[in-house]
Amino acid sequence: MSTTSIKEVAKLAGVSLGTVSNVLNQPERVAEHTRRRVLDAIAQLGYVRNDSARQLRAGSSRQIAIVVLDVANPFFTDVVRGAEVEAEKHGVMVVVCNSSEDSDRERRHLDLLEEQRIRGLLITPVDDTRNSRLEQLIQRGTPVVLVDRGSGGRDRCSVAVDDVLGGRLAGEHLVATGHEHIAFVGGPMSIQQVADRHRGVTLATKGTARLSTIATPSLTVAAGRAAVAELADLPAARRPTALFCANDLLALGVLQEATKRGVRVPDDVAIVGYDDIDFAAAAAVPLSSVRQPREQLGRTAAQLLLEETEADGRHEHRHVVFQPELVVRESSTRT
Amino acid sequence: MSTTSIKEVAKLAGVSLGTVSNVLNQPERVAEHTRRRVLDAIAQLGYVRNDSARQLRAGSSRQIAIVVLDVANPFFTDVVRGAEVEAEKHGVMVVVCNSSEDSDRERRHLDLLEEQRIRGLLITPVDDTRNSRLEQLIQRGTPVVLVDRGSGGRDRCSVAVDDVLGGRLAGEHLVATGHEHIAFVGGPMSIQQVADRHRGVTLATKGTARLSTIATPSLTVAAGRAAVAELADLPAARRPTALFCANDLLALGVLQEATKRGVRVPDDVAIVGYDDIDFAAAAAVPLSSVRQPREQLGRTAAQLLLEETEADGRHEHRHVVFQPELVVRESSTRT
DNA sequence: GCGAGTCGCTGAAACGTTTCACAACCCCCG
DNA sequence: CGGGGGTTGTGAAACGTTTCAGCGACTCGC
Repeated sequence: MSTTSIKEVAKLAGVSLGTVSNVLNQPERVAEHTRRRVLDAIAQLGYVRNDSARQLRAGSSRQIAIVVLDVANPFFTDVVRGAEVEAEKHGVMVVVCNSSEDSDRERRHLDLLEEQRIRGLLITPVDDTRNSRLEQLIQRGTPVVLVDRGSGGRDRCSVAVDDVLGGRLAGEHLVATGHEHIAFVGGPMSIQQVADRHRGVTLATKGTARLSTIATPSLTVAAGRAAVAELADLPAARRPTALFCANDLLALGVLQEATKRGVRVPDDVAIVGYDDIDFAAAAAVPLSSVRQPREQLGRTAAQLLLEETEADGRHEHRHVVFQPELVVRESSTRT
Repeated sequence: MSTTSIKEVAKLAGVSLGTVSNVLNQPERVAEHTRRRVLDAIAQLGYVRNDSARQLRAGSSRQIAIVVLDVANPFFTDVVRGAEVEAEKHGVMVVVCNSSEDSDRERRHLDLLEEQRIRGLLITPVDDTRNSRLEQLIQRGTPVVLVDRGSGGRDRCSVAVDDVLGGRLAGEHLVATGHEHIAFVGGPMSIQQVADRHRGVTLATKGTARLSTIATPSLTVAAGRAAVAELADLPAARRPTALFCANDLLALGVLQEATKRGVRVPDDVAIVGYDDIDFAAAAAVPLSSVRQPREQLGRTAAQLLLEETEADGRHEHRHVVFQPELVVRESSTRT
């Protein structure tokens, strides 16, 4: 067992505890030859600093956490990567937690993270309304940045993409290409992004096209496939001619299942997704999608968070909103 | 700041430190009414246990780590999910670290994790040969399970898929469908899986087809696209008629770029990938691929690890090898 | 040659838990 | 009524670090 402590290093090097600590933390404060002796002792004993003890003394850890809705969603992995890039610059580690869109799991993660005195938190909350656990965390002093979620008030930063605009872009595009019955595929509505995208497409279709909604229990490929089954049950006349999916995984699932059932895309039904993940362009029918600056979202979020943790004095909470961009590909191009 | 400690809880509840600790850790040992008083005090003060102190005392943390080559690769996210499922059963948290196929980053992660006295480690090492940092970690007593990497000796467990067999399956399939010049696309060869898959296809083609190699610097979509550029420079006569890619991301990149350049798949060139990630089936041309039991890989790895950490006495290191399975789709079907 | 300043190092306190030996009390039995 | 045994609760030690006041020795300027 790696049970070597600073004390044994000190003994071997023939110096005091404090000196070893100084070698580790403020090397310039200790004389060259002493420092060398200590470093030799450290190497010889295979000493590894105990971070628990260090944290205990310091009061907070050197890690930040990011809690995402789904690790398997390329959108979030890109966000995570962005956050990592920024964190690395500041010498802090990122721990990735997966809520799986389950608020119980989310709460458990928050409990654990708070016990660890995590330095700060990036989170896309499962449920925005009355997330009292998160409020508690903030109130007790943990800096939090909301990711991909605009509002949230004065006591925290946030980064987001204008999802209402994204929904509108998709909707306007579909209306412009002549669709008169559009369906929004997505859910649950308790996820703010889903609600916003829905609101966007609602605005775009108001007075120009009929809009129906196919609710899904989650934003996954499997949920997309299931949604098509629901659609297929409708009489042909009541079927929408275009589908706007709340994210790309859903859209890819829809596309797969539709193709399997012999429904032609975009001729029988047009599809627009959301996120523009790398796989969207490589799909069986290249997918139109609303693009978000994924990595930048993560980078900016981490930046805001680290800025807050490093500002001893007053920190001005900010809300950064990025603009989405519609990428039209074959899946929504009328032939 | 959340500076409430057990001491203040004790004072408010009118009991001693030890009693509060007992309420937290062995509630059955303290009388009903005392317990209630303590719990009330905890709630009233918003007390949150300080994990650093707890760990310091205990000597090791309640987290296990998984270090993967690429968080953005769906293969690994599935492995991670498997590990999480298993970890959750045992009440331990999984922290996900991303080496990005960079051994420096990997080493830094290992340094940090060892400082945190992580309870155990799941890792797919960047570089198998002489990974002395990892050896050191094991030798000092951190339980390690190698993921997707078969060998590794007697002092650790491992889970893996037989990559040589996987490569052979792909090779035999391409030979059987009449290809006489096959190229292996992948790299770097220092990654054991890549070398093994290459060895497998070498075995399968020995004496029956010509095999060339297109080396890539990494296993990403971008690297796949770049590989096609290299191919296109060859005179037509020297171009392979089939490509076996070391993973699906690579294959999807190859497919995208080939399509863009007007190369027809599978007519002009057949493609077989590896991993069978969800997106493989949804690609522009559905991708043939060698399937691995991804989630089970993660679950089993975590199982072995937790078994080792919980076995106070002797633990028998085991090496679990799964069999891969070839899934033939359109990308390698001669018409 | 003396005070002031600097440099390098020491030793103890403090961080918040868990653990453990032991004390106080009660109950029941002989 | 004495003592064994169980149940509750106590208080101090220990985990490994960082920090900080302070101490000795040396240098410099006057």
